[in-house]
Amino acid sequence: MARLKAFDEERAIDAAVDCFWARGYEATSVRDLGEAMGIGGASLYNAYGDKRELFIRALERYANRSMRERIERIEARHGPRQAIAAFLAEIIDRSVKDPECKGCMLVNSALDVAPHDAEIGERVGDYLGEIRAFFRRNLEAARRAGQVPRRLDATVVSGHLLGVLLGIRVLARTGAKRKLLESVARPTLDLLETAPRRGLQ
Amino acid sequence: MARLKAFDEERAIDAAVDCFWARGYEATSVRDLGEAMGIGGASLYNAYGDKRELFIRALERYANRSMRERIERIEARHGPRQAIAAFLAEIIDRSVKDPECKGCMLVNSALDVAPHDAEIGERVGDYLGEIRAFFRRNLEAARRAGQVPRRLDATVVSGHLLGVLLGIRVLARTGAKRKLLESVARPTLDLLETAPRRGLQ
DNA sequence: AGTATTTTGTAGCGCCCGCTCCAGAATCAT
DNA sequence: ATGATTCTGGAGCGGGCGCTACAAAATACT
Repeated sequence: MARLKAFDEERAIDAAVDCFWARGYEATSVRDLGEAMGIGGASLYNAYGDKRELFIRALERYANRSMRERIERIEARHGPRQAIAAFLAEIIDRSVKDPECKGCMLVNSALDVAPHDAEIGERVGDYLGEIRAFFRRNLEAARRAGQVPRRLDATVVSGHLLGVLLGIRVLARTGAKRKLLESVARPTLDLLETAPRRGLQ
Repeated sequence: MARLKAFDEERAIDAAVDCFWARGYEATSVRDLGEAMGIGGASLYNAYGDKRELFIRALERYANRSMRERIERIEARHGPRQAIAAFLAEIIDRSVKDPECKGCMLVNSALDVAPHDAEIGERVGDYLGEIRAFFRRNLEAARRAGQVPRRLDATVVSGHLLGVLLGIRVLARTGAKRKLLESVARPTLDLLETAPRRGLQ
């Protein structure tokens, strides 16, 4: 009954994610988006409303494809303690291998967009909360399984893990070397050793 | 031999710091800056060159007044182990008490400006390096003084402390509560306990 | 084929951006 | 006072911004 869209909406959203991820919200123009998504301005506004709504869609897409996918995949393949270690290891690995040093779109948004937009700020906060919940439930499971010290407080340590993750992401965006990123994570991972055996370092 | 400037350059720079700190580089317009600094556009360009140069001056000013001042003050008043704890405690305290949730200008810049401007990126990296150097030299001093476990590696742990600090700053900008920020720091501070006595939590 | 409906490219709206030009005001030395 | 020099406010430059109006193109129904 009407003309069909000439582009794949999901593919286009992925292109928008790449733009916003690399350059941030303000620095990405609607014309940049149109070019990367392979569509004209009119189609963009027709399909997504406006730039801000497109950004929200892109953020959601990023959360699904990058964060939630990773959480599900890792939880399916690893036990609770290993899941936490694998999560940090994968973040470091991807950070080091990204020549653009884009970091994490959620972290970038948290500093760039969220403070000036309450709704987006809330969404970003929720996404970060999901990451912390991942840490927390795996910490608790690991504790029950005796994989981590019994006196370890999952509330405290899940917050700590979230902070460490964000720190890694910030340093990654500054182009830090693998060695530094691993230094950030190392003492935290040691903390999860069942016994304070050989201890800290 | 000529007309005198009608404004205090340092006061004006402080106003510029406030603007860039709260809103970031892109989102701060030259007109915003002029208004906050109490000068017109022409004077701004006459005194500081252009917006980017003003930003670099503001960043330097922030580093001197906020970061270096804190490091010097804390190192003058505390022993090495306490200096590290005091540093983190002060960051958390200031973060919680800032109603604008501005976070740290260096961290904000690291994600916002640095990736797209090599020179500013290098400067930000240098500033972060100074913070890590603060952690490192106090860790080493604390180790010599027997205030921290002997097997603790200052290179690794200084990187870890930097990451934890950045994580706290990111969360602070998202408006996190004190309890969460303290959760991020707590396990790291426990790590510095001389003995793994009552241990982790 | 004809019609209704939606998408598409283009052209351009008003606005704010970083920045500059310029005439006048303010300060010095003479 | 006069002149040299610098600072200041305002007007405005070219340009890119987010966004929209509009007519042509493309589809699905009758």
